Amino acid sequence: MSTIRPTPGLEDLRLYDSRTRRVQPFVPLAPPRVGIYSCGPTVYAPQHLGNMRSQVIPDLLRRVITAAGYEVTYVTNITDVGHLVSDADDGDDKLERAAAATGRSAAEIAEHFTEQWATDRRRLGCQEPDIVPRAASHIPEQIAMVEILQAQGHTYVVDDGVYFDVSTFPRYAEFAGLDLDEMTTSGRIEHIEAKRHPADFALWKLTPPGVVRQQEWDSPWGRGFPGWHIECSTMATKYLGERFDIHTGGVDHQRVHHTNEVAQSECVLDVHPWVGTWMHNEFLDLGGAKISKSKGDVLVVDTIVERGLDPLAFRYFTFQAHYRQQQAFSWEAMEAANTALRRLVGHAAVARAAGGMSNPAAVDPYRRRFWSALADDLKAPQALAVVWEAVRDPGLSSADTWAFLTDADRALGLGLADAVAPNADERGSDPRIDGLVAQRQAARAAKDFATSDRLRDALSAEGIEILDTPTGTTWRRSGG
RNA sequence: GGUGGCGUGGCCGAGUGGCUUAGGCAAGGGCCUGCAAAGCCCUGUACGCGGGUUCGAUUCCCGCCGCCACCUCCA
Repeated sequence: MSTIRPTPGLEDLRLYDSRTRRVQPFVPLAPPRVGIYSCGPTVYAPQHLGNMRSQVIPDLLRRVITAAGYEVTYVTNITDVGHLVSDADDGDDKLERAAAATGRSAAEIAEHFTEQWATDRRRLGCQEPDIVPRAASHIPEQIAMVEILQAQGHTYVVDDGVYFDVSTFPRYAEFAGLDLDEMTTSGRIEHIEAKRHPADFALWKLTPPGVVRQQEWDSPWGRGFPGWHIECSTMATKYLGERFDIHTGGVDHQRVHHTNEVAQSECVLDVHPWVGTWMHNEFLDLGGAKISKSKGDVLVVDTIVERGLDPLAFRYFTFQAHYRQQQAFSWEAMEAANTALRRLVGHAAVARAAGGMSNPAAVDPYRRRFWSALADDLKAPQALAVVWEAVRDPGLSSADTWAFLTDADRALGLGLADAVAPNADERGSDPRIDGLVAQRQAARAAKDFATSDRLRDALSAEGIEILDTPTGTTWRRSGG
């Protein structure tokens, strides 16, 4: 299509598709438009750093596809109803349980954690989604989809609710390479007696007689709430159409949640590859940290801030490993990422301040290598390596470096394009500190080093770093 | 127990059958500095263990050890 104007290096974008299990050229269904649906948070608890990794990676994807010349519609849902504490269709709805435990309403809890999630996304440099649909706001649509499935003969009703009968969808096991026979013979305990097959899943859960839930709705089958999986099928279809280009999520969703989404959607819509490319990111390895979730000391973006680190350092940290590889979290590694990012921003600020015209002949090779790395299944680690190579290349002028970094930051989103020299603008300026720095300069000029060092130590104690350069002295706040 | 993945120099983490010592952080040395800080330059020949294939393996195959994920809540 002549309307597509890819950034050099991005002409040949290739992505790993979990469904076909191989890297393949990215071919949009209806260029220049590209639809991306990312499984969003279940808003009953704080989103920890592992959850946020699954936000940062699709954000990179979205930026790369945008840079490839496409018009992206990015949708990510909020699960505020229907997600049970067990994928075996047993147990409570997570929101209901959280409400019961805290005394707050399910709506309040959903609102609170949705806000936290949105705020943390921004702090991690993620662009705003185009649409953020909420499951509880799409009940009629979900009921309608279940009705179609029922009319098609894919369902059965038991006391507990309406279930999808996986035996009616021959391709069911294909998506994630499941072994359905093994599931029936496994030793796991079957919670829902009436389920005909362990893989059958709830489309609509009925509220038991005598029970009143905070979140429940009338339906053709009785009062209750939607199953977890149906929301994504419904909302993705509503906002992106019957087929769309990319669906993302954590690897844990592949076998159950996404398998079920595919089953429902392909039956109702009568399409086969419902989604062009499925992308599943591997987990952040938090060690034992995530286990302490119930204690409330789970690792979240605030934890990074409390440590005096830049939230964007977590973004940088994430880009140091490939998204399909587990990444080990440690504070040592986080601090290393923080330092690296701080220096990179420093380079950007210095390059920007120097001004001048860039030389395309010098910049283009780096640009091409940078974008080519990302075009190859989002190889962010290599892209970062190219960035450092460019930054340290004496053959690039400051203007060249600035031109390159601002371009690269379209994908990285690390704040390089906003980098400013220390105390060079109103944001970092502070008359009191400027005064102290000036006093120190005066003392130095008078060879009164005792005084100048005392002032430097005092500033250092409050986190102000003095920078003496050949052209004068500036300062900056170190850490957060 | 089953399935899949991983094990790279102090740490995180790329990559490849024999040119690339990826890159970042830390460490050591140097330049700069009144001394520092910041910045810059230089430095370490690593690829879990034991076999095998091969002219040659960190990269291919087998076994072992260890770790992780999923199968059971999790992005």
